[in-house]
Amino acid sequence: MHDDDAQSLAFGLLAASRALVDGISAGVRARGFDDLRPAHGFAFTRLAAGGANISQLAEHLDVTRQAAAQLVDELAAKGYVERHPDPADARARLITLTDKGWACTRAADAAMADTIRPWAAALGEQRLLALRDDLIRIAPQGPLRPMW
Amino acid sequence: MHDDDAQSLAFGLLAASRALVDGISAGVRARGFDDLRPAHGFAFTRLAAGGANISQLAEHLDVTRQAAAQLVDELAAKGYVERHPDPADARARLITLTDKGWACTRAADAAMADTIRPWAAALGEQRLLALRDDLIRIAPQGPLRPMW
DNA sequence: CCTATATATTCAAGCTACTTGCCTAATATG
DNA sequence: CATATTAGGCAAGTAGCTTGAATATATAGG
Repeated sequence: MHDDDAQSLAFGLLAASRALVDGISAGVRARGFDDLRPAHGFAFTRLAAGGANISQLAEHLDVTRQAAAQLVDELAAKGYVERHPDPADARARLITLTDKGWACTRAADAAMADTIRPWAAALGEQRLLALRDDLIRIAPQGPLRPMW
Repeated sequence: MHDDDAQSLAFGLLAASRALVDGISAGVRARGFDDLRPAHGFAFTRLAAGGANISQLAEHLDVTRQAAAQLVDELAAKGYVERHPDPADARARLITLTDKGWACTRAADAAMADTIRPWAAALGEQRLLALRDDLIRIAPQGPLRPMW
C-alpha cells in the first residue's frame, strides 16, 4: 500500500467518523436534548446495557472514578440518570437511565439512522454492509470510548 | 438497513477510528516525540501544507484564534514550529514547521503505516482500497478537525 | 488622501472537564 | 478477627479551551 493510499484511508476514516458523531450530535439536539455532549453518549450506551456503578462506568470511559462521578452528578441533575442503592453491595450505587434517559437514547438511535441513510443511498445497501463487516474486522474489541 | 446493522456500522467506524488515532499516537511516542497529543497532529497536517498564520490555523482546527495562538506558543516552546514575519502582511505571522516538526511528521506517517499494515493483511489489499474509496465517498469534504 | 471599518494578533481573566491526593465505609481475604 | 482491597466522596489543582478588550496593520469608500 502506497503512502498516498494510507493517507487517504486515514483521512476517510477520520472524516467519516466525525460526520457520524456530528450527525448524531446534531440530531439529538434537534430532538430537544440540547444539554448533552458527544462524550455523554458513551456513558449512555453503557447504562443502557443494564446499568452500572461508578467504578464500572469509569473503566468503560477510561477516566478516573472521580470524573465518572462528576459526569453522573451532571446527568442526574439534568434528569437523565438516577442513583439507586445496590442491593448486593452497600458501598456501591447502581446508576440507571430515567425515562428521559431512555427517550434520549431513542433519539440518538434515530439520529444515527438519519445520518447513515444517505450513505446507503450513495453506496448501496450491499456495499455499506460490506463496509461494516470490514470495519468490524479491523476494529479491536472492547468498549467504545471517547477518542481523546 | 436494520437498526442492528446501523449500530454495528457506527461501532465499527468509531472503533476503527480510535484504533487509528491510538496507533499513530503510540507510534509517534515510541519514536521519541512524547510531548504531543493527537490534536496536535491536525495542526501539523495544516502546517506541513505550506505553513499558515494563526487565523488560518484557528479556522482549520475550529477553535478561537486565541486557542490557536496558545497551541502555537506551546509547539514553538517545544521546538516543533517557528513564527516568521509574513512578508505580505505586517500584522500576520507565518507559522512553519522546524526540522524537528518535519521529523515528527515523518514519524507520524511511519506510525500510520504501521497501524494500517495489519489491516491490509486481514482484509487484503484490494478490499482495503475499496474500503478507502467507500469511506471517501461518504465522508464530507473539508479540513480534518479534532472530533470534539 | 483620509477616515471608517475590518482583520491579525496579543493580553488578561474565567470556565469546564478532567486530574491527583486523601478520606470514610463496606467488603473480601488470610 | 485483622488486614487489605474496593466503592465512593470531598477538596484542590490543572490543561485547554473560552470570552472580552486592546493594539497594529490593512482595506474600502467618499
